Amino acid sequence: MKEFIKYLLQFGNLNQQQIHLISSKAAELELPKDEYFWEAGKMPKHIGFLVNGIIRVAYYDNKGEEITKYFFDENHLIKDWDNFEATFYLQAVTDCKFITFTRKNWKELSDTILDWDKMINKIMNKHHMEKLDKIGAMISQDATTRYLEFLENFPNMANRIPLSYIASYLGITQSSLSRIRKNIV
Amino acid sequence: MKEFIKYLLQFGNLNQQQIHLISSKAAELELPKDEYFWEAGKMPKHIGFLVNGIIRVAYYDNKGEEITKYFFDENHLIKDWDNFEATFYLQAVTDCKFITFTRKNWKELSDTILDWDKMINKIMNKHHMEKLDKIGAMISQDATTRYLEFLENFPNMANRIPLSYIASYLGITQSSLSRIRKNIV
DNA sequence: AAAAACATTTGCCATTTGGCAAAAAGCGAT
DNA sequence: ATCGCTTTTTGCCAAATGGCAAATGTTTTT
Repeated sequence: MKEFIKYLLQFGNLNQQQIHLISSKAAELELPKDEYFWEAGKMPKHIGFLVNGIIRVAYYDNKGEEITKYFFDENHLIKDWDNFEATFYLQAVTDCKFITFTRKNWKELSDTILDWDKMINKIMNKHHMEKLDKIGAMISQDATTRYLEFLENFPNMANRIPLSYIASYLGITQSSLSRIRKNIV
Repeated sequence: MKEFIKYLLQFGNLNQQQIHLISSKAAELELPKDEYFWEAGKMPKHIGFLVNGIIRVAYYDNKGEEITKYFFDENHLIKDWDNFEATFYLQAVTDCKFITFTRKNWKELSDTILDWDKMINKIMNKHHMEKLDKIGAMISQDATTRYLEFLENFPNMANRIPLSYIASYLGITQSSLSRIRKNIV
């Protein structure tokens, strides 16, 4: 819980009472490897702060191929934009630990804490920018460069994520990534 | 100006007085082809609503290559997230017409109109989602598919944008795009 | 320990895309 | 119509990546 508060304080101020309120609304969740935090087609039940582990965002394209869009790692707020059904799913790549909030509790925080929405918006915008930067930079680069950038963008994650997911994120085949790795070392 | 109001009303309600206030703060700007709306390294001077024409977002990568990241077309709000220097530039691909607001005037709207920030946030989020969808889908697809998707995502723009910009957006060479076009027809 | 299931690497060859330069086409000014 | 300039198309060949299947390595189950 401490981590989450510390994280929030980067984006605005909170007094002791507010911190207490936030803590009282939170719950802990342990999500074992391969299980889903959100599922496509269902309304995300809770909002979560990832304390530990790696989550991947993925979906099936029109050819039925599973595509990994993105990875989240430690200390990351996972929240949808509006109250929409998810069009993709969030799956634990490793065992994960979350701080979660029900929609109802989240709403109460938003109604009670004056700058809550503003803080959350700041966070979401920051995330969006980062995502766009990472993904946008991949286009117009060859596979090797993309992989090297992946290593920079997601430090300490390469050895915790199966090759197949990384390949899918990079938009290349598993064999290609395997060869690229061989050439880099 | 009407277009902008109509656009805003999609994202919230405004009374007659508010509409009048917004209009009073706005200015018109005609930007000829090839000129810049924002320049990299400079603080964007104004916020703009693109009424007519096409704008491209571009930057130079570390090899000095010019990369086109995105295109904006008619009826699109162009606003930065925070008060940061732009890290890229916005250039008119065709002659453009804008409704613009100085930062000062924009701030006044934000301070005066109760739901202004909320509306603008909705708009920005929507744009961001669209951008992510379009760009994200490109990875993991071959050049031909990317071009076909470009045609869907940016209808009526293909013939108004030079091939070189489109190729750069798709992350392929001009010659490749030229060949792809030949094969499609 | 062996078997089964799964993940990664490798070989072989086909296809796609890039690099470079020249040719062709388009366009504006004269 | 012609010249000069820019954009787009082509040809040729090299390099990168994909597709498929077999081999190898790893992990889990029995």
